[in-house]
Amino acid sequence: MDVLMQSLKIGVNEKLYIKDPESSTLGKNIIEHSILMIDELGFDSFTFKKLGVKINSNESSIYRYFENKHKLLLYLATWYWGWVEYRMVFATNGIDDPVKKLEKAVEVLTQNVEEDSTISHVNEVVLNRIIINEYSKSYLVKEVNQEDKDSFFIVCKRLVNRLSDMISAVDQKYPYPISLASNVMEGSLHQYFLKGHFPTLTNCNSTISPTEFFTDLIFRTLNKK
Amino acid sequence: MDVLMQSLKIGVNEKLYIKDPESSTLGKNIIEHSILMIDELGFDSFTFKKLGVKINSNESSIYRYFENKHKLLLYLATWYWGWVEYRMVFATNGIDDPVKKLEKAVEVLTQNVEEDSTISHVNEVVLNRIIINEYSKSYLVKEVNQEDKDSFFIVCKRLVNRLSDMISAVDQKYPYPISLASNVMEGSLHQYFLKGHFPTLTNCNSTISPTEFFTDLIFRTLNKK
DNA sequence: ACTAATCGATAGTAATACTTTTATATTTGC
DNA sequence: GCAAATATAAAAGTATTACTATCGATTAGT
Repeated sequence: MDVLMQSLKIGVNEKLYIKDPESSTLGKNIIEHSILMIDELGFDSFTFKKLGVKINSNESSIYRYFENKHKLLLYLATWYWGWVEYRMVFATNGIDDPVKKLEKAVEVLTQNVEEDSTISHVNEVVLNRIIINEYSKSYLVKEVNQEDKDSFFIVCKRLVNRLSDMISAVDQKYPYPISLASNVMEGSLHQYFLKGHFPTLTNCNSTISPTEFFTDLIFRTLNKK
Repeated sequence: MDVLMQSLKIGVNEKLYIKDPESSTLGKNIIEHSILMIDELGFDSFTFKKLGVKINSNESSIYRYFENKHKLLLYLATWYWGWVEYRMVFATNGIDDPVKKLEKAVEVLTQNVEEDSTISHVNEVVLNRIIINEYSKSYLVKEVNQEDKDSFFIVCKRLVNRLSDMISAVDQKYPYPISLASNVMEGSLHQYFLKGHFPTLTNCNSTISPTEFFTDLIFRTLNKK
């Protein structure tokens, strides 16, 4: 299953942390409660000091795992997109019909995360909310070019490319497959945000889902063979 | 640019400032140089103290105009969308054909800002860059619901609604006009960002513009009468 | 010329975003 | 089972941020 398994095994880019949070109880605690705390306070008000109090640990101990909260957010985002990629590849694997394959991929990418796996320390439902509310802040920074060179966004990029390839498989002549793919990815997060905070700016609500909107958009746009 | 623009004053919600920056030289200086400085340093590293040094004024004086830098960003964003709205209404006014009207509106909304009006203290080219790089940060905050109640986003919302109406005028049966409109608005900023920092995630480049991509997307999606 | 508004300068506070040091606890390697 | 290595907690310290308050000087309006 190509690079995917590698990514799952390696997990997250090693430059994103100082010490691997998966390697200790404290590390897992940091991940688990940072997710809950960022969701609760918002990324801007979240600090390592507050997190330290919450997990009965010390600020300085958290700094031994992550350089700063920005890197932590990048770590969480990479984990999230890796998780989505895994589910997307898994769900589309074996589907031969390009239309059905693309349909499935869009569904996984744009669907609301409703179930937490309960096994790991990562609450996917809450993490999904964080991505909707905070993901943009991870790349809308002055250092983005250097961080891209350090491959901090590689998982997300691979995911967009996968979707782009599936788009092209449906309609080889469509001239903007990557833009459409990145638009669906970013746009999906945005439609969820609008649904939650600016309901007059979206048609998505309790009956119409972002998945429905984007699936419709893609298949109106593409010429099926 | 039309001469009209030179005497145009874009109205901004009074709750966004303490003292109207348009009412004094210092105020105009704050606007002019905050735009340049946010562009230069990025919003996160921008502070009122640094701005004070730059304009040979005092931090505390700037606080007499804006409560904090977040409100300043909201001010700049409101100004920007007001300016886009004005140009959009002006450019589409008098066009009867709904298709041509929508085409024009999308063009104005998604086009690259290349000319600075030179007369006002607002550099629209630089402001456009700020909106691309920082706009999301103005609403991805915990206080967004209260700020929406305070009408801080009213101009942007009006703009999306205008576009939505034009979409519906072309295809009354299209079920997601507002989502498509908000997607074009947000997505356009995103495609510009990708073009600048993640060129592999977009088909937009020096020959293909975001305008081209979104115009194509919209008219593939809508059924023209 | 008087009054109010404006501005600059200074000082001060609380919080943030770290770094460093030291002491203690835990793990592991032999 | 013990020493060595490693991990963590606690405390203290620094520089910067994000303000607030005060006060005196300048400027503008009437």
